[in-house]
Formats: sequence, C-alpha cells, structure tokens
Amino acid sequence: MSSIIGFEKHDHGSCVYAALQAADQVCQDRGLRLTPVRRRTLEVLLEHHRAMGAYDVLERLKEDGFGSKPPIAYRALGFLVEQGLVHRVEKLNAYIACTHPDQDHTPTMLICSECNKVAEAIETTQEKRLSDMQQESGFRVTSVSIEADGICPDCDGK
Amino acid sequence: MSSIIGFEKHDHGSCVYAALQAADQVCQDRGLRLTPVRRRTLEVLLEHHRAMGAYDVLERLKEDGFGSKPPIAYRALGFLVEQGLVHRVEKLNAYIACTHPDQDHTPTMLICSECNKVAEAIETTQEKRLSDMQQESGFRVTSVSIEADGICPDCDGK
DNA sequence: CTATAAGTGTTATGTTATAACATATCAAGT
DNA sequence: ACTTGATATGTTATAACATAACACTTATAG
Repeated sequence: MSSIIGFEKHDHGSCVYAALQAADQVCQDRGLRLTPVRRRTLEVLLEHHRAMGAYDVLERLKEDGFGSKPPIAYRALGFLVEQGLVHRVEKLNAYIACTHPDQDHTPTMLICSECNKVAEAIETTQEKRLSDMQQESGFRVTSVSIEADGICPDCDGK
Repeated sequence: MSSIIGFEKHDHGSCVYAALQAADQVCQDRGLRLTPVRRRTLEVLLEHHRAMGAYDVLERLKEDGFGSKPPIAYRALGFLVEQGLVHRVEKLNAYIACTHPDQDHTPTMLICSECNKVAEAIETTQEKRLSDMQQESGFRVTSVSIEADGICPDCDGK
C-alpha cells in the first residue's frame, strides 16, 4: 500500500503552514530549537515541492541575511534531516521537505528522470521487510531509504 | 524474502572467478566489450567486498598503467553500473561489485555505520511493490534502489 | 582498407561537502 | 544579575566527488 504526495495539485499555503506547525511541534516535543536559519531553510524547501541542492538553499539564506558559507546550509539541512523534517535525495545530492513529518516512515522518493521533480511516497508495508532483513542477515537496520527513478505523470503524456 | 551476501565467509577465489565469468557473458550477450580498464576496474572492486570511491579505484588503475585522470575511473565505473555489474552506493558516493549480476534485481545495500562495510541483499518481493507504486501514482518506475543503514553482525557484538 | 563508431587519455573546471577554529547566544544554577 | 557549560552561528580553507570538452587511438563493418 502506498500513497503519493507531490505531483498532484493541492492547497499549497495550508500545506506549508501545516509543515511548519509540525516542525514547531516536533522541536518542542524533543526539546530542540527551530532557530531562524533552520526555520528559514525549511521554508525555502517548502516553497516549491522540489529537491534543492545545498548551495541553492545557501543562496537563498544569504539573500535573507544569514551566513553565506557552505556550513551554514549544511548544518541547517543536517539538523532538519536528523529530525525527519527534510529528506536527502541521494541520487540528486539534494534535499526536499518531508510531506508528513509527523508519521514515522521510510522515505521513498520518486524521481522523474525527465523533469527532475521529486515526489514522496509513504510506504506502510516497509516494517515487515525491514525486520526480514534483520532476521536473516544479522544486520541490525536503523534506517532505510528507497529511491525510484522513472517518469512522472506530467512527463508521461508527452 | 531476502538473502544477504557480503558479511559471511565464503570461497572468495571462486566468487571472483564467477563474477568475471558472468561479466564476460553479459558483455558477449549484449555485444559490448569488457576492455582491459573495465575488466580491471571490476577486479579491483571484487578484491575486497567493499565499496570503493572512484578516486580509490583510479589509484589502483594508475598503478596498473592505465590513465590517471578521473574520467578514466568514472567511465569504467559508469559502464559497469549501466550493465548492472557494479552498483553505486549513493549514501557513500562509492561503488561495489554486484554479487549476482546474472539475476535481475533491485539493488539493496546494507551499510554498516560502524565499519562502513557494505553487503547486498537480494529482494525478490520488490516486483510487486514496484507495480503498486506505479498503479496508485501514475508514476512509471524504471529502476529502484534501496539503502539501509545499520550495524553489521561483526560490529554488533562489540 | 578506409570510414565510422567506440574507447582511452588529457586538461581544465565545476560541484558537493567537511574540518577546524572563532564568536555569539541560550539555559540552568547560584 | 552572573558565571558556566552547552548549542548554535559564522568564518577560512580545503577535501572529495564529478563532468565537459577536446585529441588521439583502436576496433569493426562495409
């Protein structure tokens, strides 16, 4: 069973608002601080549902008066990734805001090789397979990520 | 159902031999050439069951009298990855020889965050989930890769 | 035996990421 | 309030990963 968020239209304003609310909540619950750079970084990623490179994010932060050197972006992104508010898209060396940070999930990215847009699918059947691996191999899994290349609905027509 | 290759002991000599045989076969079948650099690159990766960075591979190739500049390694690795003889480990920016190049499969990497060793699990239940995604999202998947972080059996004891 | 494609090699440069260190800010205890 | 220790922000410098563009060589098909 899977559900996809990212390609179809939606109320973006409330989507962003909800994501920031969720982020506040997560940080409060865990006794962490969603500082201005961190919050702004998340906002930048939420603006478009797109994966952005660290240097693109940095560009935006710089414009907003934050520091201008790579570690600024990498640290904020690192924090957000650690807290599950942002996922790293390994195949693109890029970062994308999580569409459902409140639910515990295995990030599953659908990457369009035509337009490079990325959508996130939420995988609920993952738990079982994860523990399968564990049993049969003696490998204790702590986190899993799945990335699929393919063609998104928009590009498929053309 | 999954089976793991990479952490447990095995007859490495015949393992390497089989992999090279398989590579020869694959290239013959597809009308491609397993040239000296390409073959040597595969051998280097097969030596240890480890993921190696492109520059480490390059180092070895240089020692053997091949070209010494990055494209030499990247091209050979690119070829091998395209043919499914080598997998790229995205989380490590590294490359590892496939342990079963003859079977069509979704590469699933188990990465030990302690010792950085990598093992490959072969996933046979993948087909179904792949087409699930496809149906529900309109996203036409062409390839999937899975990477799991965790602790390998060797490191788990300590 | 030549034309074309495929492969190898180079130089140069682009992109992504982190180590190491200085400064500033926050939060808790006195 | 004031110190202290922990967190966070900022910098410089450099490491690690990757590709574009071009010259030369080798294979293979007509």
